[in-house]
Amino acid sequence: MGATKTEHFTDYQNQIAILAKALGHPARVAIIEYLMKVDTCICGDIVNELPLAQPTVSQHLKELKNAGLIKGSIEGNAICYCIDEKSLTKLQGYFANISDSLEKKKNNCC
Amino acid sequence: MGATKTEHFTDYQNQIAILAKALGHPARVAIIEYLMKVDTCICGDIVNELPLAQPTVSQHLKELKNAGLIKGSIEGNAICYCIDEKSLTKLQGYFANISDSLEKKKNNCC
DNA sequence: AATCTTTATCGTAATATTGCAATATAATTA
DNA sequence: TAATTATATTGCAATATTACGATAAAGATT
Repeated sequence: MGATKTEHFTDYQNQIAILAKALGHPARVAIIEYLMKVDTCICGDIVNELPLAQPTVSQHLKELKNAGLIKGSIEGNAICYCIDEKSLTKLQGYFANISDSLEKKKNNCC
Repeated sequence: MGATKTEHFTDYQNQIAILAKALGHPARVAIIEYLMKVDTCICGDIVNELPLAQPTVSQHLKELKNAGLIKGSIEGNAICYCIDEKSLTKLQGYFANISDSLEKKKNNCC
């Protein structure tokens, strides 16, 4: 016990959960917001932007990358990270749908 | 060490992270989707809908409630859970903003 | 080639999450 | 009021996450 029972849920549910989980830490939210702020993706200074040690930031970047929220490409001896549009579009669509449905229902509830 | 360094991030970043984290498990995504599916919030059968034991479901419901994604009101000896619109609207707005910004930038990146 | 810069990985400690059996609580019904 | 029904809490084992120092890897600079 202790591990998530992934196999009992739909692919879609798991995908949303993976994306949401990746954003389930303020440091990772901050990373996404920083990547939004800087137009280009000439990065490398993400570590300086965050109040965390370099290995910790590296680990958070890895998690965002594994979830598909960002992508990184090698740029000399640095690495250039940027947002992966597809995943954020997916989340946007998911919550837009829910909001739409809630509005239609007029929240006839509680 | 081991605990999240919440205090180093903004309130908004923490709020988004808390909401996202709550959705960071497929069971909790499934619960939200079930609450969307059934119009009313006369619940009590959430446990039967999920492939998890009753205490586990109860725990997931508690986490969704703590994050502010659902609310529960006592209805006889059962408890009536339903979606808390405010939090989902917040998430919807957050991702809509990001998507808008990404589109404006035309993703000049990588 | 030696050094610097940048990022990743390893190892490890602290803490959190997941899941469930057993049990408790509280309203309902018989 | 005793049994039933619905949900919560407790306690615990298994696993995952968070954070960071130390170190490795790999391209850039001198």
